[in-house]
Amino acid sequence: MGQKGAETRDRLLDATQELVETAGYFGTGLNQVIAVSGAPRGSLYFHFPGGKDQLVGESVRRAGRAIGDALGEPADTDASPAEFVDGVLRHLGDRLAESDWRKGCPVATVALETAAVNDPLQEVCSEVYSSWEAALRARLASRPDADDLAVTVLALVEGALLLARAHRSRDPLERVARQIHTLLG
Amino acid sequence: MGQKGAETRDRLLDATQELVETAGYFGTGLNQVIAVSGAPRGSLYFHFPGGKDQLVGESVRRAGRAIGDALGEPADTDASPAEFVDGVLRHLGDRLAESDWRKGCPVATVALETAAVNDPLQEVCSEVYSSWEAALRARLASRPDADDLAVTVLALVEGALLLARAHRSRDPLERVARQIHTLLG
DNA sequence: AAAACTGAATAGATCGGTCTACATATTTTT
DNA sequence: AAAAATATGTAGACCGATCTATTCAGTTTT
Repeated sequence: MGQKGAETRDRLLDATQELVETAGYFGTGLNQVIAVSGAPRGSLYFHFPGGKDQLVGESVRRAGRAIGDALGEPADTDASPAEFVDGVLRHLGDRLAESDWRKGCPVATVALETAAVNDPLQEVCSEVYSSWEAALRARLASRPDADDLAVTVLALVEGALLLARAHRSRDPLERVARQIHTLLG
Repeated sequence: MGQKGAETRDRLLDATQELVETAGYFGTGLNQVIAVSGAPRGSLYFHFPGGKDQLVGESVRRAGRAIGDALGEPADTDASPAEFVDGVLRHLGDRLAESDWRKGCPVATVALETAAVNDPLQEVCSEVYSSWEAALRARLASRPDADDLAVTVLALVEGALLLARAHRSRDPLERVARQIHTLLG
């Protein structure tokens, strides 16, 4: 793949992620993807012969990898798990507010839309969440119940993001942040 | 509105709730609603002149009210908040597994899809969540941080439902149930 | 008889996807 | 090095299907 081609491919994934994060899988049309990315229709099917599913699948995977990497970064030596999650919540709140409540979790909407009706995408979402759970588990390895705790922390963050988006407010993120210490203290 | 009309209206709402819970707002077509409900096309726009938004809005509100009522039921005298949430999680797990991972939260998918792109529906979802938060707050009234705790419990349950649907497994619900005691113990 | 409701036809937009012609690189042959 | 051949990528017209919404004469219910 030449350089130009790689750039077009990336622009398509960028546009897809942006749009899907805002309105979900069914709420995003390929015409929009083409318009936002500036890439022509032919290029879309050249780079993603699998069509919409492949495009969204790769886009979700890419976004998932980026976040998974961030979760897996070597912990600050003197930051407790609670402080770490606290920072994550603050960061997510910033991103959410700055994007006018468009950018929450890049996986959640697709996960809910496709869980029961699109096996390939369900699998992608499941794998992404599993990778995040693993990263959190590693961070909580000192705890005896690290497995349960990792899933619980992820559920808490995802739920807080959902409520924040639904209310168009950082409030749920802040409330959850205050309670995270009870869980991880 | 005659009796027949009321039945048709209800059947339309039933079908809408079922379909929207499975595939979301954008993933549900009015043709499907008509097919599943058995109601004629003309009746849809007779009973819901506001079109799809009104139909989905009322459907989400109705589902929200049902759950809100359940959350607000007078507590068993000798059931702790933790035991109550535990029961909710078990009930949700049953519903989810029995429906083949179709029936999770009847609000979440719509909330995420519409948060940034459909003001009327965003408002409906926000109000439903607020009512649930109020019901939970009432149940936790003995706690000094009942406000934060209610939102946190709701986030936890919503997050667990999201992960359970994404993984097509009750596992996240069970893990969260085990940790809920740390939070509410 | 009046009000409530239905059923079918239809409109115009948009959906995801296919196809072919063309342009631009890159490699191979001479 | 020039020319020919091949691979890579772009551009957009076009397809049938489906989308939400409207209309309105006819039927059923009250």
